[in-house]
Amino acid sequence: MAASNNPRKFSEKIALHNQKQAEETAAFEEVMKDLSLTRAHRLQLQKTQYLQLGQSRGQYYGGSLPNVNQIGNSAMDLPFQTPF
Amino acid sequence: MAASNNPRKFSEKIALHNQKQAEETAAFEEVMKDLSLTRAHRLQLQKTQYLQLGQSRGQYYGGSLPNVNQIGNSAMDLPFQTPF
Amino acid sequence: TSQTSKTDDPQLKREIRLMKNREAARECRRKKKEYVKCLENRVAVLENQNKTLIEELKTLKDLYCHKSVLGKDLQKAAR
Amino acid sequence: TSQTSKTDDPQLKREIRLMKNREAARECRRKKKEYVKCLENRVAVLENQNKTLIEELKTLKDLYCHKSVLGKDLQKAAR
DNA sequence: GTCGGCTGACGTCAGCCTGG
DNA sequence: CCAGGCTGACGTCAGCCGAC
Repeated sequence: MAASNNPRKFSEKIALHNQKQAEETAAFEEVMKDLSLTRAHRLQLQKTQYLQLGQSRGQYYGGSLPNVNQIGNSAMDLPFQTPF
Repeated sequence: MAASNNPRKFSEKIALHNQKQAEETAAFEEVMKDLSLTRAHRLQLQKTQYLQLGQSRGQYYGGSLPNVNQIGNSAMDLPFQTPF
Repeated sequence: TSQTSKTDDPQLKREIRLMKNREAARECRRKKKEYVKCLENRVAVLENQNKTLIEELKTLKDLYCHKSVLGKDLQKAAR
Repeated sequence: TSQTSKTDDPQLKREIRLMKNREAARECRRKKKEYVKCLENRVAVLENQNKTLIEELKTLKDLYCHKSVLGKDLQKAAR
């Protein structure tokens, strides 16, 4: 009965819960780390975009100016709009 | 002592846990509902894009063909690439 | 005179007190058992929600990182 | 002759058994208390993780829905 | 099969806390 | 203040289950 999902001894119950908690905490921190990297990368690219904005204005030469309201909106070029 | 965060009576502990669980379940289902709507909307727009692909080909008349590899990729026009 | 109107008998008072504490102890053990089951059930619920939220976060992250998510979307829309 | 080599005395055997069960009961109550505390701590941890995951999901969903997230990003990057 | 380790449930004592 | 309600901790009995 040692490998049962609901052991009888309290020691085994504690061990099972500690094991599950360790696994879940690992998965949680993994996802949070990835999200942190995504955020950092997004921020860096936003800054890059912002700093290169003065130089990239050449592509609008002879045309209309870019919509300044969309600057700073990180999802302005998404293929479809889903404003839920 | 009724409004304490760690009551002495078991009844109050059970009531507190049931209350917290109800609130957290409500917030959880709220987020999941929103994600379901986002998914559905995304799917609908993907299908619409796919069905209108034959008609919209006219905009490429006399030019190069659209990149077929990007069809079905729902995030193909994101402003920045973060392939983590 | 000896007034036995209520419970002036010390032995009777003790028996009554023991009896009440006996029943109280039974109810207390019952409530404690129910509380532990409540905790275990709450852990299970939070566990499932945690798993679901992590999976959903992975999906959204992968979606944002240009990974095709059409398969999962169609799979989830099929049911 | 009366052989009292080990524990043939019934009273002594009983006392020994009661003594062992006494200590076992103490240890059992200790472990049970530790188990309940383990459950409560696990509930608290899962609670915080779920809250964080839900907040993160809301942020990603709002980001995907064209809502400006620059403020939160800068706020989170500042600390 | 029996025997010993753990645990469920009981009754009792001691102590905390609140209502009266 | 203190009588009473709940609970923590104890020792005991009964029962389960694995090891011998």
